[in-house]
Amino acid sequence: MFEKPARRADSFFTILYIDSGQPTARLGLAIAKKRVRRAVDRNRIKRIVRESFRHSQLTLAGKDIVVLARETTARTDNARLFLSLQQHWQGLSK
RNA sequence: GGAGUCGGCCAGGCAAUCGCUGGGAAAUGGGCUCGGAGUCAAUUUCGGCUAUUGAGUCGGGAAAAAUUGACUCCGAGCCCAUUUCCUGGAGGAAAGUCCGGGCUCCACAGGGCAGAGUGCCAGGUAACACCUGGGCGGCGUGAGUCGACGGAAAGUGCAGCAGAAAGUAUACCGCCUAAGUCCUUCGGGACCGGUAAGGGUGAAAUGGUGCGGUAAGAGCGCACCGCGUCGGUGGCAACACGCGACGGCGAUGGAAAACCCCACUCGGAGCAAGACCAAAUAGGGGAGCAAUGGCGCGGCCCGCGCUGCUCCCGGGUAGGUCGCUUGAGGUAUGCGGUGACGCAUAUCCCAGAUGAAUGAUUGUCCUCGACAGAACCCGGCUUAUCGGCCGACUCCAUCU
Repeated sequence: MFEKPARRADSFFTILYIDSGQPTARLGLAIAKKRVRRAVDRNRIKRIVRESFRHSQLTLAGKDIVVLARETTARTDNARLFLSLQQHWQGLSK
């Protein structure tokens, strides 16, 4: 998965993805403690990514996706993160 | 009313929609086990022959029975999956991982050394470095609060600068010139000395004040205060005392957060502890089979090299299950205790994840929401923290 993925990024997330051939989409999370210090923030980011993925998983079928957090992610509010993820999903499904 | 001290509590609310996860119930599907019924098959129960026996073999099979196996149906239990409904779902610090315990595994005859920790006294506790009450000392008008708070008379060492002198104490300025010696212009001077009252230095100079005393002085003497030793009284004790006697007090300076001494305590590792189930692959052990074997070299023999197949066993990896939340548990009430806390009765079940749940969005209200996320479980300490509420108490001001 980490060997030859396609990659896209903005200031909040880095996203790696490949076509797996599976019927459903699969999500991996890599929220590094180095990037996001507080456990509260790590939990929040994971919840938001999972929630957003859940809403869009039908359009993402057949892809394996890994989401990586960046240093700025912990300081950003939920609405902004949802918007960023939504844009990523749309870019992926084209 | 203002200022403050201590203790306790809360940690945005409500609604709708969409999710995650633990538990319970129901339905559907699947698997396993047990019981009942049915169908089918085999064997036996029949007869003959052989044979010492065990048994073998041949024949017959209409009906019935027994046993075993397979399948079908029904019922019950358990497990798994899906769906629906009900219900629970982060903290006061969940944090730092700094102490103390439970639990688990390992080690262990007893004693000592080393090492680590604790350090006024008594109590609480499973235990503690925690808590409660008390003592002593510092701070505060006070409510209160803070304290590494055993020993420097076992020993080794330490103390910059200043200062004469810093532990075997000492004599720079100053004060004195009585006794002794010498000189003298008879005023005194020098030597030998005496002294620690005054000055100055320092964080600290070895009791303080007063009187006597003296050449000047000095616990040199006395009184009071302080200090020490012994005793008395009160207190479980730490300790206290307007108590008694004795000691002139250079006894006994500081620092133990330099080493050290004394008393007491302490085995190690941690839930990735530990227990159980257990695939594939490789390897190990055993049994059976094949060993005139199979493959390669070769035309063939001899020879040389390589090598099995089946089953079982244990170790062990991935993975899974348990440990895993009912506990030194919470809440009431009563009793004992100044209190920490203990006892009794009643009642409640209050997160249990494992790529790791406990949430998202929208609306609305207000006082506009801080610090922050469980990971085996408890008791503490420490640190972070928007604000709000309640209770007890102190000081100041004012009114009656």
